[in-house]
Amino acid sequence: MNNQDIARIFYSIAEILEIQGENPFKIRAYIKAAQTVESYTKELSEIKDTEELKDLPGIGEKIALKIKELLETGKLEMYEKLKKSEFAPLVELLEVPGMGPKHVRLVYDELGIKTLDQLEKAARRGKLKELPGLGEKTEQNILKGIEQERRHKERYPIGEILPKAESVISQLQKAREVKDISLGGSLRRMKETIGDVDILVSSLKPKAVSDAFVKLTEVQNILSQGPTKSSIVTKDGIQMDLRVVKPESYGAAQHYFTGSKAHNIRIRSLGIDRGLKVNEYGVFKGKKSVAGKTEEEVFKSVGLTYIPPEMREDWGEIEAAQKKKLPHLIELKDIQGDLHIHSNWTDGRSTIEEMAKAAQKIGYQYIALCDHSPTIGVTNGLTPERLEKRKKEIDRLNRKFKNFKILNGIEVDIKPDGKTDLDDEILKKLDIVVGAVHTRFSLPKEEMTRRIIKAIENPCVHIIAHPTGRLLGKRDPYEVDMDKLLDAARANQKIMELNAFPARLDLNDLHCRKAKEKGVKVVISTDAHWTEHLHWIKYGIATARRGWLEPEDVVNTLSLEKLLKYLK
DNA sequence: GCCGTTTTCGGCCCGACTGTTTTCAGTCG
Repeated sequence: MNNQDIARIFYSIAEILEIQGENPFKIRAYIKAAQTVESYTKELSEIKDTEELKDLPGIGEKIALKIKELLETGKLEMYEKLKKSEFAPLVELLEVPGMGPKHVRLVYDELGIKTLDQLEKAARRGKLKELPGLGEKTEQNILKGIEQERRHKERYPIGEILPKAESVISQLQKAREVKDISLGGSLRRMKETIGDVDILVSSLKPKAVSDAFVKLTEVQNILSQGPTKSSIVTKDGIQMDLRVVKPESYGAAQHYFTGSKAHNIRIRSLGIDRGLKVNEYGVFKGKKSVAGKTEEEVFKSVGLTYIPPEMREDWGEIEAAQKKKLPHLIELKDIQGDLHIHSNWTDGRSTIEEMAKAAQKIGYQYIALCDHSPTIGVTNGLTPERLEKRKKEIDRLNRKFKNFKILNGIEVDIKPDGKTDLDDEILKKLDIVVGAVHTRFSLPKEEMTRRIIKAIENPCVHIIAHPTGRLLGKRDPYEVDMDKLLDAARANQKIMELNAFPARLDLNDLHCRKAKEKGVKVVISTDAHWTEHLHWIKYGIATARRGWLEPEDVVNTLSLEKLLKYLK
């Protein structure tokens, strides 16, 4: 039972309680506890003492005991009982946009509706509009909601959404009435997956902005439209929300719409402690506005230094800001090179020279060419002979480039027994060796952990690539004990990769934080298979920032000279 | 169910939009 499992159970409890009509604050207590648990970098299973559990924010006497019960027995009696309640199956209906706990109860109590299918049938037969408080429009909206829910259950990887959002931003920017514009929500916080797009605009003519927004060519249908808030669904099925505020409220609105919700609640509570009301229009003492034009002002008004959007999750950033101990987060400009790049020698699309030129143009000092090793047959993995040949090509190019170095590397396959598929004699001759798992993802956790640790202990291996193997929305991470991997990396002075490929982002944000806490160095690499992919580094930087990493935690912020020394 | 430099009880973030009513409840973020 890990932290994610426990968090899921608490979220589930909150949902069932919601339908039961429990005290909303009790429900929020469970949600808060779930948020704390899922974002905690240490495994709760390592904490034996319930007193220590109670030190965690939002976890008190009762929930601490429930965590203990879950850890000790793998079950929670209260939850088992809840799951048997007549209301438990109804949580499916809560997922439908437009269906909250009250509507769910209404359709169940009056019509006995328990499933999505039953809800749809009832709506089509016009049964819903006969219920008290519901009408024709609500019925139609519920039908639309069911359709939306069926079409799109998952969140989107950030790499899919960000370009679309940026395109909308640049179109809206052209409207004269738009003064400032920015992203908000999880997209501005650069979460790895995004549910919907939030866009914030400051303007003196909000109506014109909202009109322009709902008329974008991307728009499939309009969910709502008001003077300050409009929502649309794009033809790709992505929901986009627009908020328009006056310029003097822009900072407060930006802060508010960036979230996270948990972070905002903390900020508002800090405001209350100081006799201030914080909302999207500003910070107010009575009726007098004391802040709101910029986010810095808002933070300052509640006694905090500026917190970068990526950190706003209530994962300890507020306490750190109070103590003026926020990390100096890594930025794009700190990156000096990319240490995991492919070429057309294996499954890449670009030549080595094209890759090098593109990297130099970005301003890098080096790249490491890490084509695949022989096991990965479909990629035309390099045999020792072809590796020799490629070395000659790299040498030739290195003579040609000035102030830029192509490192001779490999992404060597870690076999199920933990050995690499090229001998140490060959690996020794390379500048950099990146070990990676590409096969047998289904190994039991202990075996997978042993497999990778063996590679970490191999003196020829410098880096472990994409340590959990996940592909967002496509493949779950394989079972592996990350704590043990990080401990082994620390003991052997090895580097863990944060793969910036948008579908990977592996290590994830929490892994990065864990690595930092354990003193393990990280490398942010794109795994680029084409020159265009080099720009994906921004997703890696974002994830690193969400994991509180600073330049000194990341080895590819080093100059070439220092990097080579470090690798040795 | 949690929490406490006013509190161990009585609070718990705040506002926009929609639809159904006619002053507001429900939903959402």
